[in-house]
Amino acid sequence: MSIKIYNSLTREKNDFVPIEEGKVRMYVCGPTVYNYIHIGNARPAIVFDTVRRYLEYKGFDVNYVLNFTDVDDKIIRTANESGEEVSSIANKYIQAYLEDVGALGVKKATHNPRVMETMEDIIAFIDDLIEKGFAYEVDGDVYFKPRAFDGYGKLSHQSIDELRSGARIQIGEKKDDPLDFALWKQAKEGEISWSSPWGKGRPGWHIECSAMAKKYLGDTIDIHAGGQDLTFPHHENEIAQSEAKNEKTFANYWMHNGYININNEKMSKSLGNFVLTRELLERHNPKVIRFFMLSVHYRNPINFTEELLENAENSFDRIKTAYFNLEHRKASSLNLVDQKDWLEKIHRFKKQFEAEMDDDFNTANAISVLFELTKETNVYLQLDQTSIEVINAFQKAFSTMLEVLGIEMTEDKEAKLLDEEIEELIEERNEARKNRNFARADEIRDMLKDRGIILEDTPQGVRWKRG
RNA sequence: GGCGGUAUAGCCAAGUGGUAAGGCAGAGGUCUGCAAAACCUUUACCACCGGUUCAAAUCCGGUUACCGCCUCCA
Repeated sequence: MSIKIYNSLTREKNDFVPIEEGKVRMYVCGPTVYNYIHIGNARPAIVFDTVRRYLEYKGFDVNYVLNFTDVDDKIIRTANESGEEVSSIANKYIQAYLEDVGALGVKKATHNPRVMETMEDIIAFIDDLIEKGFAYEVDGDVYFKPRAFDGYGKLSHQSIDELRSGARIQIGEKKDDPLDFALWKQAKEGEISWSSPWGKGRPGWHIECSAMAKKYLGDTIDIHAGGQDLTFPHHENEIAQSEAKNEKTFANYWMHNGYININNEKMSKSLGNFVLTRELLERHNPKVIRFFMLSVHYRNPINFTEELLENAENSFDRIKTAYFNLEHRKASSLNLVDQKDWLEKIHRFKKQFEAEMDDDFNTANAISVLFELTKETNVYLQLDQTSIEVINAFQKAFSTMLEVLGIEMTEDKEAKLLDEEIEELIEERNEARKNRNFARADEIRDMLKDRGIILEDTPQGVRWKRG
């Protein structure tokens, strides 16, 4: 069964066929590092990390490139305001990004190229575009001419003339055509700059991705991904630059994730209606945040509210409880034969999970398989006798699926151990119950509850968890 | 103006032709010393109007509402 990917370029789901068998070249547009990321920025990080994890699960060797835009107007402005170097601002927020996203279970990229480190390639790239007649220099600026590139607009599905009406020329720009966009910007007085054939300056926004993708992944890549708002102009321009220069298809599959909305409006830095990922991480379990993000198909919008996050937490707890109830049952399980039906059932859930993920990474449906697994787990745990083999198979199924989703099923922090005093109290309560001294038993249970330990009596003995 | 998205139960959310997955919340029941966990049962005129079809949430046409891109933005 092959993977189907919804391709923004063709506007349909296409079978995924990699350029090189068994390998995937994937490029994801990363953040401009001038601020902490908000949860809208965290979505593509989580979504495409999940895509990557699934591809790896299917046996692909994924070369995952995520860039950092570390030179840009906003970073320069931030640096000027705080009196710090551009590079130290960038370093600070790159570090913060990696921390935030790492907390959310996002794996490290294969490469994290930065504009500053790719300057030579960028300059050579621009030079070649001028050479080939797609770009021109005016007073130290270099502009790309979309009109010179046949096929401009194919990603955003706009004709070049329709786009023209929206284009603008800003003060100080010397474009021939409003549609032209900057490849190289001449440095202003005192501004960070690099030497180039066109004088001191710095790259425009779009060229870096073309240059980095080529450097780390080659002329044609398999998957290029990013937020929906990058479709135009950013990705459209990347295609124009790369295909003009390389004369090859730039990316075979374009993936775009939907936004996170607040009160039904796009969350964005410019609207100011954002929730910082860091702040959210202080208030909520990162696993729950990730679970919440993946409970909606990646191309659909997510409306964010605290209430929905709490809802997600309750949902996730159901899965977690089942998983840890399996753990508790291990001690009383036997080596039973004749449990084939259960093992097969578990296997079918795994297949179903794969089928859902194969279908354009439908994590919402994949999660529903997880709930069916939860249900069957609970049904199984009600049996008088359980098999250790089946218990293990259930747990393995959970952890396999959750790993694809980037959610590790370990107990949080202090988890496993109880201090002696609590052990003694539980023991005392067991005695009390045996002697039908329920008043004392309930007293102990309430006392432990106050200390965050929840006791549950089962036919296999007392089960505790932290609440 | 151009291009696109969304509209499914109290809430969230899948579902692209065969009569509505899943979760949360609620109600009733079972189990339990009591709880908890769990299990069982229970809740949908799929925005509206037309059309195509034996059959439509799903296809076609139209309407309404909200949102997005076209300008920095994930």
